[in-house]
Amino acid sequence: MPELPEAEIARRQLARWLGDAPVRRVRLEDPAVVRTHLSSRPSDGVGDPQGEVDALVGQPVVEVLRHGKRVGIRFPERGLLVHLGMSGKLVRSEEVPRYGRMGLETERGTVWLVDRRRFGCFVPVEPAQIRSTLAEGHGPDALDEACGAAELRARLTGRRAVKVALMDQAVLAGIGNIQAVEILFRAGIDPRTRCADLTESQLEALAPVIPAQLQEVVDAEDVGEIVYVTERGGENPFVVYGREGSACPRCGTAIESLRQSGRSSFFCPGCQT
DNA sequence: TGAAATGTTAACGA
DNA sequence: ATCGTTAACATTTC
Repeated sequence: MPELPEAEIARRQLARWLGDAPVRRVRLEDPAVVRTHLSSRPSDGVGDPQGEVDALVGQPVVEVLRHGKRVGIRFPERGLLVHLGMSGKLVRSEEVPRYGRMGLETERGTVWLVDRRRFGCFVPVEPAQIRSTLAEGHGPDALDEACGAAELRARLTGRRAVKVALMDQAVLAGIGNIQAVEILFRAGIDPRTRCADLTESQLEALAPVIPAQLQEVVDAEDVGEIVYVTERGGENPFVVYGREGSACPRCGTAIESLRQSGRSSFFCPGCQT
């Protein structure tokens, strides 16, 4: 479930938890987490993962950047990209957490990538490559470079469904399945609407909802531990996602679900048109 | 027990 | 060319 808000939280956590203390050691529990490029495949691991991450020892964090769902840590002489994949999150712990893949240890503590499904990764890069690699192949950041209605019109094109286009990182970077569902509900737009059929007023409704929704989730999550909706015991915090059959909070119609491009969508047939 | 889940991307069909 | 779908990746939960 990590989307832009979770990546932004990870960015802040790295900055807060590591500060400017030099890396003392890197605890590599799952060597396949170190990849040659941003990839969800553990088989894309580098040849000498421990050697790669050992190059970070002695280096303090200079800054932590984000574009879409990608995070980049700048050290003076190294760069380290981070992607949370489908189930990744950061945890601060001195013991190896369950599903802990790699820990960056400083005198201020150890930050772990905890990732049950192993799609998350670290990618060592040259520091000069951090910014370009973070944005490579991606559209503008959906939060920091929010588009107006006119730019959305230019980016949301063709016959594809608006929901599928919103999840395309090359269109806008950072929106995943859940946020696409929530954004379209807030904007009152049927997720099946073809991009070319979006009206001016729909685009004007959509444009401000995108950054507003993402910013609200960031604000809500920037406290304590992140609890993902898929984790046991967690209450579904979303308005329509995962709520098939419940009454729409806006008009009372039953929420419906459908599949688009292999992903589950939820929408209100009463007020998303 | 099998289906579904999250993100990404390659591969394929229309 | 472009669009949409499916499968694959790894693993767990319902």
